[in-house]
Amino acid sequence: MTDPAPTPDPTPISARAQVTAGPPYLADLNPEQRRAVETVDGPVLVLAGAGTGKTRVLTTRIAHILATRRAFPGQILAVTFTNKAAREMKTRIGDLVGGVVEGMPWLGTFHSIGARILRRHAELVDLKSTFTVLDTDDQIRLLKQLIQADDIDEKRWPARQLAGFIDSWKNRGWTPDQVPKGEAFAFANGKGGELYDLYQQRLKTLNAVDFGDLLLEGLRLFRDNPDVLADYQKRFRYMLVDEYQDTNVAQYLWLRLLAQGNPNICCVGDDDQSIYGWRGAEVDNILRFEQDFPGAATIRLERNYRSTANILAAASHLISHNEGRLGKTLFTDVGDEGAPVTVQGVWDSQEEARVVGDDIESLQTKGHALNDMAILVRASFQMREFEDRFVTLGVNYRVIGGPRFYERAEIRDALAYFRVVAQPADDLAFERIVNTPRRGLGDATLGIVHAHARAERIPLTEAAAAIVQTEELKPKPRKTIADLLTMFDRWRGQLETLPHTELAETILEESGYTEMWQRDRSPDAPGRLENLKELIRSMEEFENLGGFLEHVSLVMDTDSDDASDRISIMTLHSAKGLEFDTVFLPGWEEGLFPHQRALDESGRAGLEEERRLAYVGLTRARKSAKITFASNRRIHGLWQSSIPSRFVDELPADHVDVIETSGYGGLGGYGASRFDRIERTFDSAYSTPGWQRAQRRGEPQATRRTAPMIDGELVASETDDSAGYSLGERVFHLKFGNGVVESVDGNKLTIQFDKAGRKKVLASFVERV
DNA sequence: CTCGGCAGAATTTTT
DNA sequence: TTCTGCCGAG
Repeated sequence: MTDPAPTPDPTPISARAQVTAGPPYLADLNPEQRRAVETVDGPVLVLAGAGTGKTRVLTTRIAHILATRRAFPGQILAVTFTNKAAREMKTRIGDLVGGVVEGMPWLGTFHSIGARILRRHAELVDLKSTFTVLDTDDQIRLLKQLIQADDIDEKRWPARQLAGFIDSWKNRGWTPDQVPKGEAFAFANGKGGELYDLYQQRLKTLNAVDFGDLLLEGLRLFRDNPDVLADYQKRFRYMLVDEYQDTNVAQYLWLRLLAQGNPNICCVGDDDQSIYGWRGAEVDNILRFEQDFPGAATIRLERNYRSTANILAAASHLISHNEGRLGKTLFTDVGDEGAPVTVQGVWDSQEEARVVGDDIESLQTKGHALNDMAILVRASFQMREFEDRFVTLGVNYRVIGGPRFYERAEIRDALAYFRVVAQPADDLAFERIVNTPRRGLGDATLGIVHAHARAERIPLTEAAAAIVQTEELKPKPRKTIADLLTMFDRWRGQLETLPHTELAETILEESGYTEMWQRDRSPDAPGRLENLKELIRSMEEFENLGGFLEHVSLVMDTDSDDASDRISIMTLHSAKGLEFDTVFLPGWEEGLFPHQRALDESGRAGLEEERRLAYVGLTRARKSAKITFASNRRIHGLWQSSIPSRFVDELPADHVDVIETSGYGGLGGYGASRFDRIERTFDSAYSTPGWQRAQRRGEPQATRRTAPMIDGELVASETDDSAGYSLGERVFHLKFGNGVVESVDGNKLTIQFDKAGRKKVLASFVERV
């Protein structure tokens, strides 16, 4: 970047020193961070490794733009992926600038900013500005209707799958007419494309959009209305994008259109932390940045402020097994290299939970807070075992992720009532509550209303209103519907007169919804009533019902401000962006992590994404990371034996400790007793394609592998593990019983068990009969 | 219209 | 194994 021609500086030397030192908010930045903040003009890509102060750079950069008066708050576009990230940025900018940032109206998630723009120009994309944002559930229900109407076998072609296709098309920026033939054919023998088109039409009549539309329709808006686009291009003098590696094609196109106005776009991301490929994220966006934005400056942030040297070394070495990276190497100056990453093999998932539980208790007695620890699992089914164990031990825990507040049935019902009041054309909401609580309005009655609505192309509420004027319905349902409509009319009339929280309460009371749960004798009914109260309480911070509904559809996260000391349990995906002193990483087994499905469906790309997930997991740890793997795990109710994850092999031996577990009765297992690392003699032979192929095929002549290896070195070696077993030999396994050895591959045996079928097990877990 | 039984699936998740 | 969603009977 070239500086403007220097002008003579009249400031006295003494003061100039301060000028070079810069404003106070720049003072604590390291040189790279500072460059990332100060390179404000032109495209900039900041490759920010885990724990290198990414958010800090982003927020300071905004503060810098404001402080140097390059732009007003309203001229900066700053997009994030999650509401949490947006919120954090807001508060941190506030801290930097001092006081509240009055209006950074364009700091938010892609979706909320997309919605904001769409509402302003709704009529240009055939919508009214009151449009509803449908969530996945509504989306699927709508698609189901379309599939049924088209006489397609729902069993073979589930709505859920179509929703997936449509989502991915939207992620790629395709409107119905842009979907390639081959793609459209993937669903229901070619019906996919039509259904997408039909779906979009239905959305328009419902005055609704789905999440994908918030961007795709925005894209269409910009393309079809150059004046509107030009307006925003002019408005946004500086653009900042967080987590750029997670952007999909639609988001990329959207950004690129806006950036055509001026090139002051700064994208921050880390290709090594791209873990959302399965939902449309394109790592390519970040890899291609320099081509996309000519003259881009690339700045690497590699100085890590979070983790110990051991943890960084383990993570870096692991991720170096990926190809096609932009390449970063994290380092730290902190002298103390900390404890090595530990790897421990256990018998089964229960023992895994036990071992982790014991660790936690001993850390606790040493004064560590539970809040500083987390368990990061690959799949949520793994959580249960830990929860069970913690309940028995009396360890407080919290599960992060999982079913969210706004996804609960009672909340969705209540919201559906509000939606019908605020937006009469919202058929999906109407259908949801028309017979909740039970009013005796079933398919028969609804069918008639539906038919009329379809024939006249009007919303259900309108159709219902017309029908009650006729003799078409039997007296009873006719009166019920009439009464319901009267109630809705009354509530709509109160929109202006009653405060929205009171109106909400009134609606739930008068509709009989609250009563329905009061009468319910099931154990969770009181909790549901409590949730409804909470819902009303949370409405208070909004100005009106519309504002609240927008919040609910776009800001589906509820931050529980729970201050108590608890260990967190969550998936690796939801751990991104967080950090803990101690991180437990259970379930590092082939098939689970890397997940078999990722390998089957996405091959090498899938494996690399899994590896990045492992990298994300490790880099969450500040002081200590503890990996475990189990030899047996129950999946879908069946016991499966498993072998350690290849990621264990990919850790650098020098920074890892293998922990021995005593006590599976003489069955030498992983980590049992043998700590000695055998001198590496085969060196990189284990990572060659040939070896890997051999491993896959189980070729017997492949280098015999007798114990888990870390980075090609044998650890915990039970050198004799497989030595004695030969084909056809009868063996006994604690969990699977008796069986016959079918093949031998290093320490892995394939055994045909008499009862349990064919399994791959470790030689150390079987005995000769 | 409602309830019970059975088949089939069961990563990752934000908005 | 456990949950969900669909279909048939009452």
